[in-house]
Amino acid sequence: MAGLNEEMRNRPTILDVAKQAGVSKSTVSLVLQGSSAVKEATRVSVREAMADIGYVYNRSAATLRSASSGLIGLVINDLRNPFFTEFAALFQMELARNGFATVLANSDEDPALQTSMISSLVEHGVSGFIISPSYGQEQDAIAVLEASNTPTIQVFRSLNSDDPKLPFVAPDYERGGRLAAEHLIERGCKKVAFLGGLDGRTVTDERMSGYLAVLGEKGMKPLVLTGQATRGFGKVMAAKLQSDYPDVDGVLCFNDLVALGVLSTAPELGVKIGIDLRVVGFDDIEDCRDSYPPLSSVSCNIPAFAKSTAEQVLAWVKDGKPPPMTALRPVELIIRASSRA
Amino acid sequence: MAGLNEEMRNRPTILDVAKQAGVSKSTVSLVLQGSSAVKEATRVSVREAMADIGYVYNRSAATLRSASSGLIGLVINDLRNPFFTEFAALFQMELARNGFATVLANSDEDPALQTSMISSLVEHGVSGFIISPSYGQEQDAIAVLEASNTPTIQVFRSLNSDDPKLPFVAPDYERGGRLAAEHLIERGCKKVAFLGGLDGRTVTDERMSGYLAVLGEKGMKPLVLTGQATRGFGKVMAAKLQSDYPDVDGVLCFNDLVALGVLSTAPELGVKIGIDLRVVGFDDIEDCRDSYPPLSSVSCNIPAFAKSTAEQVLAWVKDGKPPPMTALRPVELIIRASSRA
DNA sequence: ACTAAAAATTGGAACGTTCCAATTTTATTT
DNA sequence: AAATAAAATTGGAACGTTCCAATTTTTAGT
Repeated sequence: MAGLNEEMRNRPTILDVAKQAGVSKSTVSLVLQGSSAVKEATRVSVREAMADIGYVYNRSAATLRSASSGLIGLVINDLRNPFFTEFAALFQMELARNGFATVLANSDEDPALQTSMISSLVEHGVSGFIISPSYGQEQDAIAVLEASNTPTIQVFRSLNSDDPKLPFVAPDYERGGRLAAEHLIERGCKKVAFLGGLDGRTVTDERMSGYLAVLGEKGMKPLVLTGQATRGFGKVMAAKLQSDYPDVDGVLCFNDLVALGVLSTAPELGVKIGIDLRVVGFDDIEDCRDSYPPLSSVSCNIPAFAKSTAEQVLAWVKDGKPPPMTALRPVELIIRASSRA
Repeated sequence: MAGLNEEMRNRPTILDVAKQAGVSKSTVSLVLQGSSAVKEATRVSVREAMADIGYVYNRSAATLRSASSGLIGLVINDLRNPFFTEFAALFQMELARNGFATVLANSDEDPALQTSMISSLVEHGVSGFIISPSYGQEQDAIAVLEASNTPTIQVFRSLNSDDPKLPFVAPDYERGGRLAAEHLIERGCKKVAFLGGLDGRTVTDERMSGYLAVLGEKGMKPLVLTGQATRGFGKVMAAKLQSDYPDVDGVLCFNDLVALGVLSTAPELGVKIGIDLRVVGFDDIEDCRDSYPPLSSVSCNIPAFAKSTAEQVLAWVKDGKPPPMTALRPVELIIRASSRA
């Protein structure tokens, strides 16, 4: 345990870089920040010195002295849902492209966990939050977020949609529901059901409201069967539809998982998807392309959504420009074999 | 970058807590670290003072002064693959349970991106790395990791399996391949193919080697069709198997995605899965339970794997105990309808 | 009651950066 | 060539914590 270890521990600092380059530490700091006040020649020699001695920037020191931490906290209610995963992965890459790192927290639909994770991220000095909240004990999470005074954007779901305290951005679910319902009716469906989504949740209400509006306009009677937003629920309900509601010939699902659950049970039940039963999902996750038959779905354009969210939070963190309090992103109906005929 | 951390401007520090509690800042610090040197009574009053004035721990300052950052970097080659997502989510939650936060980086199979992301995480002072590497430019990534002298564990894949410089832990893929191949043959398959996995990759070789060994022992001729580890590839190959290799009656897939691709095309091709064609996947992701028919798969027990990996990296980071250089975790064959008959 | 040992507490010196005001160097004008 | 303005560089003072050695308080032993 002698000198060897100590040597490894002692990472070079800007002071070492300064000595090596023959300038002051302040100049090195200026170079680090890309200041235009430093002459090109010095800039180059400082950069060389850094490379020579293997300098590594110490963000903790910078953060302490009051720069931004370069950390954005991403709090997701269910990371195992591919829809969120896709968003998380793309969001993270977009941030990385801008020199920010993403600290991930999966609250797993547990409000208590969510609050403690937010607190932990605040300790780490994250410069901003993106949060797709878990429902329950809203006030706790909001209290911590507000006390920390950290730029925070809610995505996909809102903790308090009536009077939002935090900016909220989501795909235009209602319009998505409209598009899907109109499409199913236009393809000749006589009885269209809405399947899945937990009762009373804002997301469910929104996705459903487009459906309800369209059915109202057409004078059709809606059939709503709420429940977990999972493949498992879809499987169960496919059987239930066949036995209890045999007249249903079109299904609009709360999300793709439910729809894929329905699809995967269809062969077993002898139901021909796209003919006996037209199915449309919601979210357009990648799996939609590879199911049998390929699943029609309302696309939220996750890549664009992730990119614009990243831009918004960075604009807020870096330039102090908060986004509008609420914003709806465009959605698009992708028609595939599960409802095309 | 205009470093405006206004949100931190008026936060109370341990000095404020000390004044409020009538002790010195050192005592407050001791309380923060849970030191046993501080009397219960003072501990309580300090904690009260913290709550009173709304103190928030500043980890940047602590990190600077040389405590651990409490940050673990998780670098994943393909976060959109549900297998890795499941691992990431569980790993993150296990760390959170131990007071550590997870910084996520999706290298998206791009070695250059991987190196730059690792560098960024080193800057942030992560206390440890878990990395499921992207292949290519191994030396770059390894150089950065070694220079940083940060505890690093490779999972699932190894950058240099012959002579590993970094500890490596993975499920026992070879045994998984064996189990699956033996099972298919035992169920009466006469011609078993291996499907998917990129050629020349260590993972592919390992998963395949169990299969090859078993076929060798039984005197059967192997059929290997490598390719992308995606649903799309599975779909394509299902058709190809039917047309070009009609005698194949058992398929061992590189991973579940490939297998699910095969399953989703089967109805279309008129192939009865589990009867005409027995299929086994690899990884046992959640979707296996919900496909039609449910997919047999080699389970790597991701929850246990995530937990033990978290424990190992924490033992290394906190107590300086590195894990063994290589370790194989047990696998288990889960038999479902896709191969049960 | 006195002392030695143990337990609890403390002030100051880091840690590596950024910020500020001040200084030096260079370019421009007269 | 001197005077001025502009550009480039600089040293020192933070930032909020932990660590260390030193000090004070408590406990235990006689």
